[in-house]
Amino acid sequence: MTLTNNTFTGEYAYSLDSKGRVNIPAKFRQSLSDDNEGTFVITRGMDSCVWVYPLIQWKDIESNLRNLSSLSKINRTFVRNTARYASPSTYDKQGRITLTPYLIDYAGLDKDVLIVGMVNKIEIWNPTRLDETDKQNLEIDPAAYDELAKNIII
Amino acid sequence: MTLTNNTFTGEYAYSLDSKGRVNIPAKFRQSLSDDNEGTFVITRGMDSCVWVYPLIQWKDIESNLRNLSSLSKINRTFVRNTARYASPSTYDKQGRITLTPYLIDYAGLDKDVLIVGMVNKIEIWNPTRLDETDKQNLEIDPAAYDELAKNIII
DNA sequence: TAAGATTGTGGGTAGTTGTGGGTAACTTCC
DNA sequence: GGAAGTTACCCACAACTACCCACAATCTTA
Repeated sequence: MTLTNNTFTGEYAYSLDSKGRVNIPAKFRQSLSDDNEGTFVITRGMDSCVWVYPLIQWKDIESNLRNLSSLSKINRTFVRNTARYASPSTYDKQGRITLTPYLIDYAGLDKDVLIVGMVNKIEIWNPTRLDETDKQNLEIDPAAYDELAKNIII
Repeated sequence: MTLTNNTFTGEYAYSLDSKGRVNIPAKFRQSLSDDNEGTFVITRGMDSCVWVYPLIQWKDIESNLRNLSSLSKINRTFVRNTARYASPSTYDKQGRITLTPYLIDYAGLDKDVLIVGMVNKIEIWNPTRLDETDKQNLEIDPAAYDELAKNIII
């Protein structure tokens, strides 16, 4: 059973092979709508991880970027940093995508990786780094966190 | 007789089998509206238990998460912590859902489990842990109860 | 109260999924 | 143009999962 199309939840311990391939969990692939043509866009995450978007979701982001005026310096920087590391990757018959050497290095990926569903995208983590990030996030502003939690009834 | 749709009350002693399956009480299943497609979303509870949401209830949460921009660190953390442990589970012909190894471990579940109706969701407990939690909660701040009393008429 | 239906629990099996490696096509660089 | 390295596609296999059937205990109904 999958949730809504192009929606990802759950955490999976998978492995990155010597050719730089990672499996996309079957549940995630089943959730992909056909217009994605089995393709994801992989890019640099804002934390120390790889972000994986369904193709059509990425196209959406692209069109938003297009609307940012390059007159503003912050816009130029933002667009550049977002577009720069993005590349499409179609999964093979076994359901694996191939990561770029840059992204593997950036996220510090080794053999064991953690794949995390983030609703509209997927994150690929080195498990150790995710642990560290979790610990740092404990120091996050609790008031702001509570504010979020207040508006989303769980 | 069931109450309103997608509403759960009562406590049941059931068992978790060697394949990680637990039965959802028939009364709870009967209360599920058809648009849930016989599916629950299981996730990590805030106490030491498993939370089980009807699919449509979860979709609501999910659409809120979708609207949080990942530019903000606090949003990323919130989405990750919420989505990470959640996975859909459709019950089989016998009315059982399958729990993930992570959740079984997190809630410390063994063969005997307690299933508790929590109105809009269901909790699955190790009976011993629920006892312990209850005892701790006896020491709850009476002022907090007074605060609650302002918001709910019982 | 007795027959029938429903419910909770256990286990078998066929199909799916994750992972490793092989090979041919393609690209790059001397 | 040819060698070396890289990429894309294919096959194989072990582990796991979803689905099915069976049965005993409980509840319902006449």
